Amino acid sequence: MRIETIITDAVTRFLTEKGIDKPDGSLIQIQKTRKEFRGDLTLVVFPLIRLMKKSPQEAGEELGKYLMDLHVIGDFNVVKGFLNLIVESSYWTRFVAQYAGDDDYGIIRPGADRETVLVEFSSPNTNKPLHLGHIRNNLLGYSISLILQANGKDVKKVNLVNDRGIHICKTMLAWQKWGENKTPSDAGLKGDHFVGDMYVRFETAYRAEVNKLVSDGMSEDEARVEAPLIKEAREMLRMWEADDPATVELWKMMNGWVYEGFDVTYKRLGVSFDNIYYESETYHKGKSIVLDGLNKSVLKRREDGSVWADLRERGLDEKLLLRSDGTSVYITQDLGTAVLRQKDYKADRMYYVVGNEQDYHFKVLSLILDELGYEWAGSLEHISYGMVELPTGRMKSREGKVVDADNLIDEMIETAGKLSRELGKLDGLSPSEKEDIVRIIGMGALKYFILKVDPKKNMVFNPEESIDFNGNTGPFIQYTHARICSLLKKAGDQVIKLGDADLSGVILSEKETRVAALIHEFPAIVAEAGKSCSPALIANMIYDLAREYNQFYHDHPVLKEENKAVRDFRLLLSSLTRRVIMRGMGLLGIEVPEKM
RNA sequence: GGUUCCGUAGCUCAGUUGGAUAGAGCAACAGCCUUCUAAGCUGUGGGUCCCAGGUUCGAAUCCUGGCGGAAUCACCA
Repeated sequence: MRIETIITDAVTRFLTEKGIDKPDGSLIQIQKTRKEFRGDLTLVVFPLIRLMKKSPQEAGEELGKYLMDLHVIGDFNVVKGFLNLIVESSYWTRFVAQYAGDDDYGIIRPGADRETVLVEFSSPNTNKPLHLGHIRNNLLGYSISLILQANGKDVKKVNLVNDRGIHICKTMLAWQKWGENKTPSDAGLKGDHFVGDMYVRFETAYRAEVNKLVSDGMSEDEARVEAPLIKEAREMLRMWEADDPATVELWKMMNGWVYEGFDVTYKRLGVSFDNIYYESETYHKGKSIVLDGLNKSVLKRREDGSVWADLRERGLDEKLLLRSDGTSVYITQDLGTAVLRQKDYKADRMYYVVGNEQDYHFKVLSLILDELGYEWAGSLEHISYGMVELPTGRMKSREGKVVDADNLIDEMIETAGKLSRELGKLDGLSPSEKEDIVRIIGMGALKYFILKVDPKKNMVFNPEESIDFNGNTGPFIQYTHARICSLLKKAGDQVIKLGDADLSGVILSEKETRVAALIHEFPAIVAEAGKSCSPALIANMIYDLAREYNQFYHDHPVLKEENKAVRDFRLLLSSLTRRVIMRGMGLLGIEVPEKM
């Protein structure tokens, strides 16, 4: 049984024996003892003094004496209203021995009664390559999927590709005009970059047209609508929606190029999906749902033909669902996608990993689904994450102020390689081993940097300074892992068989206790990370563990320890630390090398 | 203007239902490799937790009001 439970039970028992018949669980607060005091766990006695009718000091002493009867509590002290408890070494040694060889430590395998949950993430537009903002989205979505899985859920990862609309037509038109019939391989570019360049070509030319019209005396708003290029693009969208064969053919070809490019980036990022939905296939469904709502009089059609949902009674505004010309808007297809998915998976919960700029959109989405009578409307959950900003401010695609995903990945790996060579860390390894390790380190640095931040918060990314390989970073944790691997390998035959170790009599040092206590928390952290959909909780805990372990490693000999029981314990502790680091980093989608 | 989110060290970030003297890393400075990987470890300096009230035995955390920032409120996505 976990020690927190043992203590809570004992305190409850104590109170009951005292005739206090209502020991509310929330009054029993156990936390880690702060560093400056002696002890492992601390019981806060303030909430109990009213029940016990004693001073904090007296109440603490009395409880401390009572808890001493538990075989797991070795000593205690009371400071003001805090009862600090010293846990017996035997509790920790038993705990470490029990889990040192357990691959499933900290995770829950899905059972028969498992919930099915759906996680949507990535959701790219097919008119430009992925950038830093997409990286945060992909890493968060993938990690959250893994974390939910570790909490026993049956997780389906889905992508929703925004593959249609005016922005796609812009790239098609630009290619027709200036693409010279070239393919990405002709141009020597990844498909998504090639198409992205077409988009930029369009926007540049369009901008020039608008400027010209404005200087000729037209208003800015009018010019945006009247520019010949945008008219052509709109005509192309109309052709596309009318299933014009040539237009559809062009659309298929160019989207194909983009997908090839995306696949490469996804693979490098290490993310994958169980299913991919395409907006071009779901927006029809969205339209029919809206028309259905119209028939049921849940929605209203205005005189100009546009269709609206009226959410004013529910604290929001009116929302457009179909344009006056009958074409669909963004939320229309999201309605369709949601309904299709629910039909496909009958998920207990549908998570959407989407930036916080769309908070309002998702409020509206689930309200409309509710209005339309879908009883699962409440199971939608928007995992809203903050923007990634540059030191100069927000990233702006139109101003070219973006950090390209592929470039960034290249740079990370390059830096990792350079550093490895300088430190001579990989001397003597084969080229393919080197390449593998360098990739793992570079990606580890990038992923950890992004995932260690609370998803809800905006974060600042400084291309020059942000990515580091020392301190609170992925490589620091990976290094700790590699060190332990090396240690365990050296231990070789010395490694005791599980269960053979006689650890009785081993007294833990302060550092050893801290390492063990952190590992002890891991399952609770995984659970909390699942509840709050926050990989950052795991990242920070694993960092703490690596830091504490490095201190332990610095201060204590392991293989050179002469006392066999102590040496065995330290090996087991190291082995378990390695396992938790690997598992924890695994939940972030980060690999850990055995050497570095 | 309405709504939502945010404000912690020079910088990037932790701080789990309210708990002790608010913590890490980076940057700066000073140390530690003939000993299990120095991508490590140790030390020093650095704070009006945006401000003001309130609730409480106790507030960075909860409430109210300011100030500052971001997002959103499109027949864009």
